Amino acid sequence: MAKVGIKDIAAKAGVSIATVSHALRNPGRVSTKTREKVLAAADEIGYAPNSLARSLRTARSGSIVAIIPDVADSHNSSIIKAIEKVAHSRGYSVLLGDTQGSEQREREFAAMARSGQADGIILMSHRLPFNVQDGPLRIEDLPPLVNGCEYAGYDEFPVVGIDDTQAAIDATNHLIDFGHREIAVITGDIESTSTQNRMTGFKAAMADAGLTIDDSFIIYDEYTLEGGERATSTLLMRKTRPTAVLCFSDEIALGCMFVLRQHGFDVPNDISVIGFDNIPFAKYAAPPLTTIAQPGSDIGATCATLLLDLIDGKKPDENRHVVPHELLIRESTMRLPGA
Amino acid sequence: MAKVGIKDIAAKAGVSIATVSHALRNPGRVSTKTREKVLAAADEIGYAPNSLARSLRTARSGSIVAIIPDVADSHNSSIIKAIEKVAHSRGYSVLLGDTQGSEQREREFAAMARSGQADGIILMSHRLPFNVQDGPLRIEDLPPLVNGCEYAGYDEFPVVGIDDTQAAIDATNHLIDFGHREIAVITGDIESTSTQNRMTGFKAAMADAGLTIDDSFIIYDEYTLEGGERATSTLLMRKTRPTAVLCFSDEIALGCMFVLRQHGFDVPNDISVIGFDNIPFAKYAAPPLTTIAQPGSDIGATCATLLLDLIDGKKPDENRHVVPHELLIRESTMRLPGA
DNA sequence: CACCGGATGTAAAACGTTTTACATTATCTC
DNA sequence: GAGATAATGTAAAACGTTTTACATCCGGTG
Repeated sequence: MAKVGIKDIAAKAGVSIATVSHALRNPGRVSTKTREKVLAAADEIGYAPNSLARSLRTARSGSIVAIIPDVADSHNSSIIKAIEKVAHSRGYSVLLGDTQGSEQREREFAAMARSGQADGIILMSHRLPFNVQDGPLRIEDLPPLVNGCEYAGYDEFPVVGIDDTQAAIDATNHLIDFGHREIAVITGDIESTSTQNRMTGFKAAMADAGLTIDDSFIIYDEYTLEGGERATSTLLMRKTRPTAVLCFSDEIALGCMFVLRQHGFDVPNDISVIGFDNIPFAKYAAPPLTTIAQPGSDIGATCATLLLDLIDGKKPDENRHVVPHELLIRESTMRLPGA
Repeated sequence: MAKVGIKDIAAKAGVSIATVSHALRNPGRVSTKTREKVLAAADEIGYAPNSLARSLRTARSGSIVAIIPDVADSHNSSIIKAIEKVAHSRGYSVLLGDTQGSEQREREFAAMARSGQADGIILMSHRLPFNVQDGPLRIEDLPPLVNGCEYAGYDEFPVVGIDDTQAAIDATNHLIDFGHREIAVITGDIESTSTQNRMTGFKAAMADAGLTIDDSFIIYDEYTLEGGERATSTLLMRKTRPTAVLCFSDEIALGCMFVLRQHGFDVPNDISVIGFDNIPFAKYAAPPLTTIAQPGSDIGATCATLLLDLIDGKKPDENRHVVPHELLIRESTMRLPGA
C-alpha cells in the first residue's frame, strides 16, 4: 500500500501542507483556485486521510461504541439499527461490541473510550465496565456513557428503557384477567436489573390479585431458546401444572412452546404462553406469540441522541428516560373457560 | 477527564518517557527496579494508553472490521461469534459494521482500513467496497481482505463459504426424492453470488431429474421474514400450486410457513417447505424446519484465521475455501403419497 | 590500568494530521 | 497614494506514543 498523505498532495499541488489541510477541512480559508488545485491533486494520487492522526490531533474519534451482550439477539436488532441511524445522521460511526456477557469484554470495549478510539459508550449491561475506585464516583473522570435497557446502579448516567416493573404487571394482569391463577415464570439472568424489576412486577400483580405464587413455578435459566427449552422441561416435572407461563423473553417463550408442543400440549388451549420483547419472530410463531413489545427503535434512538448530546457537552434535564411498552395480544394466550 | 499520559508517569517516576515506554512494552529493556517504579506510578495515576498515538506510530491498529449486511440476521450470529473468538485469541478486536445492504456504508467501513483504524477486512458482500480503478486490480494497494459467504468477483482475495450450488442441488434432490415435481423457489437479493449459485444448483437438479420449471413459481423478494410472507402471498395467487417450496433462507421459510398456515394449508401435509442456513429458530419452528445447515462457526473461524494470516504477511496456498454444508431433515418436508 | 562489552537510561525523531500565529499580498477607503 | 483591513498562504508546534541511536555506567579481562 503506497501510503499517500497530505504531504504528497502538498508536493504535487505546490503548496504547503497547512494549505492542503485547510483546503480539505476548511474550504473558506483558502482561495477557490487553490482549493481546486489541491482537491485535484488529492484525487489524482488517491488520498485517504489517516484518521488516527486526525483523531489524535483533534481528540475526537467520531465513533461511539455500543456494548451489547449479544448482537445476534433479535431483540437488540432494532435497537442497534436505531443507534446507527441516529449516529450516522450526526456524523458518527458505531462500533458494535459483542461481549457474550463477559465482564472482561465489556471492559475491553469500554477501554476504547479511555484510549481515544471512541468518544462515548452505550452500555447495555447492568454493571459499569470500569474499576470504580473506592469513594464517590468521579463522573468527570469517566467517558460519556448512556445506559440502555439496564441500570448499572449509578444515577449519574442517563438510563433508557421501558418500565420493566409495570410491563411485568401488565403481562401478569393480562393472564389474571383471562382467568389464570396458576402462573409460572421463566426468566434469564437474575443479575440483570430489568429481570429483577420484572420479577418485582410479577409478584406485585399476583399479590394485588390476592393470588399466591408457587415458588416451584419460578424457573431461572438463560435468555435463549435453549434456556426456555430446559426451563420448560423442568417445569413439566413439577407435581402440578400451571395454566399459563410468563416468559421474560420471546426466545424463552419460543423455546417453551417448542417443548410444550413436543409433550403434546396445545398452546393456548392447554397452556397459555406470554413473552417479552416482541422480536420479529414472535409474530411468525405458531401460534403467534402474545408478548410485551419494547419499542426498540425508540430505545436505540434515545440512547444515541443522549450520548451524542453528552459528548457535545449537553447534559439532559432528566437522567431517567422511560419509553412506553405495549401488550400485544396474539394467539398464544387464551381466556380460561368460565373466566 | 484528567488526561494522563506516559509523560505524567515519567514525571512521577522520575525517569524519561522513553524509559516508561520501554518498561511498559518491552520489559527486558529496563532494570527490574525501574520497571516496578514505573508500573507503580502508572497504576497510581490511573494510566490508560492512547491507542491512537500508538497505532499512528506503529502503523498497526489491532482491529479488524467485519462488514456485514445485517448483524441481526440470525444466520450471521454464529459467524460473528467465531470471528470474535479467533480474533480475540490472536490479540485483535473486531469492529462490526452493519451496512443494511448499503454500498455507501460498505465503503465507509472499508475506509477504516485505508485510514489506519483497522488492519484488515472481512467482507460479507458481493461487491468490493473500493473504487476499483480501471485497469487490473492492484491488490497490493488494497488492505488485506477476506470474502465471507459471498464472492466479490476477484480471485485475488480468499473466499470462504459453502458450495452454494451443490447445497441447492442437495435441497432440490431431497424434494424430488420425496416425490415433488411442482417446486417453487423463493429467494432474496439476486445480485448476491450465493443466491445466483443456489439458483444455478436448483435449475441443474431439476433438469437432471427431467423436470420442468414453472417460471411463475420463482419469486424474488428479500431475505427476511416479511420477504417470505410477501412472496408466499404472491405464490398462492398463481393458477396452480406447488407441492413444495424451496426457500433460500430460513427467515424466508418461516415467513412462508406463516402465510401458508394463515391460509389453512398444513405444512408439510399440504405443502412441504425447506429452508437454508439453519438459524437457531429453525429447529423451534412448528413444524421444525428442514433446512440446509451452514457451519457458521467454521466459516467465521476460517475467515478470521485467513485474514489475520494475511495481515501477518502469510498468503494462503489456496484462495477458495469451501466448508461443508449439511441437509437437516426435520418435519417441514414430507414424502408425497405414493412416491 | 586500559579496554571491551553488556546493561541501562535518554534525547530526539517520527507517525500524519490540525491549528495557531504570523507574514504576505490584495482590496478598499478617503 | 497612504493607510487600514481583509484575504490568503505558511512555518511550526502540538497531539501521545514508539523506536533509533547514542551516552553513560559497570564489571570483567588481559
